[in-house]
Amino acid sequence: MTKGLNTREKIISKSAELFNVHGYHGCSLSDIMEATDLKKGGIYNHFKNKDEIALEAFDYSFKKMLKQFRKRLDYDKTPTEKLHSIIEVYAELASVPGMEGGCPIFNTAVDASNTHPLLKQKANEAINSLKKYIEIKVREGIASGEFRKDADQNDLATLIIITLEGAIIMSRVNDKSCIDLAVKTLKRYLKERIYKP
Amino acid sequence: MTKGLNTREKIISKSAELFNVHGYHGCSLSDIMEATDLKKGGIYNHFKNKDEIALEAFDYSFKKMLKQFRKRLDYDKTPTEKLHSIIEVYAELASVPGMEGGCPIFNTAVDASNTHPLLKQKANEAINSLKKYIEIKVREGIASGEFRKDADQNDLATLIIITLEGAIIMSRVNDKSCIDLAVKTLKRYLKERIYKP
DNA sequence: ATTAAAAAAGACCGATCGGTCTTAAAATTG
DNA sequence: CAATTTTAAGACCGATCGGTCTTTTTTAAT
Repeated sequence: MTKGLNTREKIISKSAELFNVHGYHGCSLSDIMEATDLKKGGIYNHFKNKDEIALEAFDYSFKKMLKQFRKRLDYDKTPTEKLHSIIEVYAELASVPGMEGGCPIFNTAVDASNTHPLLKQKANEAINSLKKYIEIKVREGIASGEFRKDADQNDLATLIIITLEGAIIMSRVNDKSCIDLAVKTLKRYLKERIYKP
Repeated sequence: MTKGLNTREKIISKSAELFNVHGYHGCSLSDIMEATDLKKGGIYNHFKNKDEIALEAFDYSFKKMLKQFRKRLDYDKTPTEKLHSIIEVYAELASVPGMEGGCPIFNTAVDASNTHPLLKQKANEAINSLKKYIEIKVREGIASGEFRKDADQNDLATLIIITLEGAIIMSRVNDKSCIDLAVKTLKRYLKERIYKP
């Protein structure tokens, strides 16, 4: 029982890495077998098919992503600090061990949105969760008096996500400086349009 | 000879659509055969393998993308109009017939950057071309006196690309309103930091 | 109309795909 | 320690993958 659980977790975490780098179609069961040091029997003892692995791997990756945010934001006291941390954690996402492919949500959005309705739905829900997570921090800032009353939560959350996601993907083929630019621009946006003058 | 050329073009354009929606690994030769109404023989008479098709399909998609920009910018007179057009054409990219998957550069960046070095290189070159294309328009605006002398060409070009690309990908799984937000934000950026006060 | 050349068909190939099933090893239970 | 159950191995399966090759059809040239 104990061994089985560990093995299951190993399959999910290793698969999550593989899927995030190579995509669902670009990663075969042989790849998963090699990464986990298991043969077919060891894998299909825990999962009924590749789809099930992919779905659970996505959940794992997204939880891991949220964990990165929480871990960092725990040290922050003010809403201003928290927003800065969100931007910085996002910018360093692809440097987190096991997240080498960048953001699993957007990778999935590109890789599976037209072939895998369940994964597409999961990606959609993940984006909405992430948006809500950011929006709450904005609301806290408004409530505390640090942010302007008219600061638009939805706009800011969306803008943080699309700007950094665009930069992360661009950095996959181009140089990494675009991520720094995204961070710089978003922080200026906060200063000019969110924080109280 | 005439027929052969048409067939070749058909293979490239249909494959380009397929690759842009399903990715390199998510699209098989059977898919290409079905889309082109050809059998193996008809396809391999023109290409030596799937890779060659993918490479030429990427070039085709990128040229088509550039054509969209040129077509629209031909009607513009001032650098200000041209920058607005760049943003708007970008925002409507995924509505262009045959470009349903969104931007072929970023799709390729996600799909093939870790499996297909030649495609990765092509994606990199395409981004740099696109960046240069935008930077030139900024320089023209500075030269004409419409834009501030200190307007940073590289920053603006990069920002336009990452913001809209992020929005396009997010719109694949989430709702489309993020594209409008990207457009609105970029136009405000132009007004506040590029145009002369 | 005949011939030569180009294009497309489609049978065929080995490799690999995701997935099943029987068997052996390992861990848990009493 | 013995019995049972869980876990993993690995042989096996049909389907499909990308790719080759011979044959037929279509087109162009004379």
